[in-house]
Amino acid sequence: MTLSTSGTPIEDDNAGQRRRTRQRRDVTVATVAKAAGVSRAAVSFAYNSPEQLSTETRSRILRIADSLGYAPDPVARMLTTRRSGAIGLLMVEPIETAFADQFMALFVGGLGQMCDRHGLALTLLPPLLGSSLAMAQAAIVDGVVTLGIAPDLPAMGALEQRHIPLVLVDSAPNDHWSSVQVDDEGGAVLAADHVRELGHQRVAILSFETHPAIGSGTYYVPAQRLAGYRRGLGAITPIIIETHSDAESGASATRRLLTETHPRPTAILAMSDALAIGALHACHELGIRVPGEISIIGFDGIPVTAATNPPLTTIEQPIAEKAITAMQRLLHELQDAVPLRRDHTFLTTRLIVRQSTAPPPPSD
Amino acid sequence: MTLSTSGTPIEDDNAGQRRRTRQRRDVTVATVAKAAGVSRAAVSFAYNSPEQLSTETRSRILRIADSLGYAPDPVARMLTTRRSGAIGLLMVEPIETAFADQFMALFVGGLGQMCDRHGLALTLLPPLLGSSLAMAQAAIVDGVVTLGIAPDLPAMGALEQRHIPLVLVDSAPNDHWSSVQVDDEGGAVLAADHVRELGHQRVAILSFETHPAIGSGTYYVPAQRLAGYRRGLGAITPIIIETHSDAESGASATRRLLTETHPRPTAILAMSDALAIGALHACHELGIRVPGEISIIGFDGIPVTAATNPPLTTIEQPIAEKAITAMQRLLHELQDAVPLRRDHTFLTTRLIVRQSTAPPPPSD
DNA sequence: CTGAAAGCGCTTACAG
DNA sequence: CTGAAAGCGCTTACAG
Repeated sequence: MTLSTSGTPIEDDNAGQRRRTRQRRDVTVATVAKAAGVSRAAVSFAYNSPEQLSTETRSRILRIADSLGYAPDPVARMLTTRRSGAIGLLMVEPIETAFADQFMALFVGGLGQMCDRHGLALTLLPPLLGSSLAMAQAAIVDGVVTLGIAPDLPAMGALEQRHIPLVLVDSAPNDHWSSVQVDDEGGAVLAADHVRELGHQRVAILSFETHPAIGSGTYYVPAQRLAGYRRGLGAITPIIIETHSDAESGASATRRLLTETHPRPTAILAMSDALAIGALHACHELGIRVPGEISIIGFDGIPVTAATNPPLTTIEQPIAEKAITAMQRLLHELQDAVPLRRDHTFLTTRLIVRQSTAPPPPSD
Repeated sequence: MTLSTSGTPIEDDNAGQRRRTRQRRDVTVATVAKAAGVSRAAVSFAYNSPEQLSTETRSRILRIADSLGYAPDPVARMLTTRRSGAIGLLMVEPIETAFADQFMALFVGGLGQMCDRHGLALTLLPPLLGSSLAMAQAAIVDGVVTLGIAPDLPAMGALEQRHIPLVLVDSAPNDHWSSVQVDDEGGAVLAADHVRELGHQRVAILSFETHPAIGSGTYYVPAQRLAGYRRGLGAITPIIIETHSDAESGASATRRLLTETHPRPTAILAMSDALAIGALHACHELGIRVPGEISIIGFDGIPVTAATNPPLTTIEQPIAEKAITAMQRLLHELQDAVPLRRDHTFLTTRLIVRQSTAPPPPSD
């Protein structure tokens, strides 16, 4: 069929070996049925309908199956049962960048706790070659938890068409799906109040991007937090600087902020702890003391904030609890075809005061 | 069939609604074929064999399919193509505990980078209700990367029987599968050398458990590190204390160590950064100065170690690179049915000296 | 319990 | 391009 790169025609006599398409299973129900001297149905019953078989026959079949190394093909099984045994996490970002923030590890940890308990696998569903729709169409999962997704994303329609139950986390609640979220606005108010009450007048907000590519996800959470910051700051007009969500980007945004703004802000409200840690790095580099010269407050309450230098004041949200609540909801919808009504859970946030915030320097 | 809990027999007239089994797809190849006035084969060709169709026919079919919200059922498709579009990560621990260490987030980030690039989903494969074998039999994946698995785990045999390509990370290399690992022993030698050269005489090792439940995973990596520590320490006999792998367990093990050992060790070799951070917490609590009274050195080089108080001296290993190398190997084996030979990649570690290590206090 | 069969929704030769 | 068909490996009524 094809020429070798050397130009010499080659007998392609081991083509079958090279490709692994059309690879058939060596041991199937038929193999086991024959070995056990029973019908194929009986083999299936041994796994799925124990009550149809005598205990002895069943255990004999299972024993023979085991000795042959047989287990039902999960794909074939799923074609009839319509169950894959996996839950999907639909995410807006690529896996790599998403896991750069410890938030993600904690969230996945929460989902995983429920998956472990119910014997489910967890499949990460990042955009497939940039397309969430493609991933939503190709994903082999029984249910999906979404994180920070715009409900009008085409992927959501695809999932709905496939009748895959869905629970939204960190999206604007709507009538279509159950959701779990946190009081992001209220948390941001707490952060801004804290800084204002300490006496700061010049405040900067380290913000996620609020003008993302169309259809690439919701920016509901950032918008909520921004609104909360503004409300809490009252008469103070903040400087807003936008950045990617990783600590490194947070650091370089902070560097810009601190070198180009005169007079310098005396407090930074960071939209995530990852950004706050980046800001901390930038201050260390520039020799600016925290909280002596500038106060920094984060958002999320990831564990590392307790161990940074100085320990970070932040707004804590129940990350794992969000995941667990969403999974409970999802498992529930997985059992009842048509849930009676949509359920919207709203969890609270709280301020944790540590050592990265203080009154502004006396000169101010 | 069943009685309600109240004891009243109930007409189960909406049972069909309650169960979601036997749910059929509403739009299939047949629907699209009819709508487009072509054969079912033509619809399939539009997706899989464009060269069989004229450009116009193909785009007409795809357009109609889109307007019907059709996409090929991934499960049915997989039954013939034998491809799922997902890579599995077989892990020994439950998801929750595994992701408590930032190591895991970085490793998954590396796998995810490759998955994103190749349009693959990533499925986490923790033990299914405690059984890795059950998970190995049920997983719907094209290939598997294992992390810290004993090669004689029954799950490995199941994967092999299913002809699922496999690459081992952090296992003892063997002839059966390709592997990627790091010079754990050499890294541990570096750590022990460092501490010995600073003049420490009383050294403790904060170790992972070395007697795990049978078949629950390999303890190859811990064994390698322990051997390295011993070699580097030379004539010094260490105190060894075993603990679970999370920071919290590391902290309580350290608390025990510091209160029950007299005289106290002046240096701690922690088998992971997570454990080292736990040890740091314990020292802070007990009012023991680091590195003034006790030196601590970690292992892994996760980013947070640069931001702790004090910044942690540690042995850095290329975590993401390990994942990426394993994925490259796996993708390669996914193309060639029988790889010509097994490939064993061996990556190096290096010492990063920061501020958590110093000479022992003068009294010693 | 058996045995023959239909069905899950695709893909893929095959003859035309 | 079509159309009829086989096949992927199961599960699940069905009559006996």
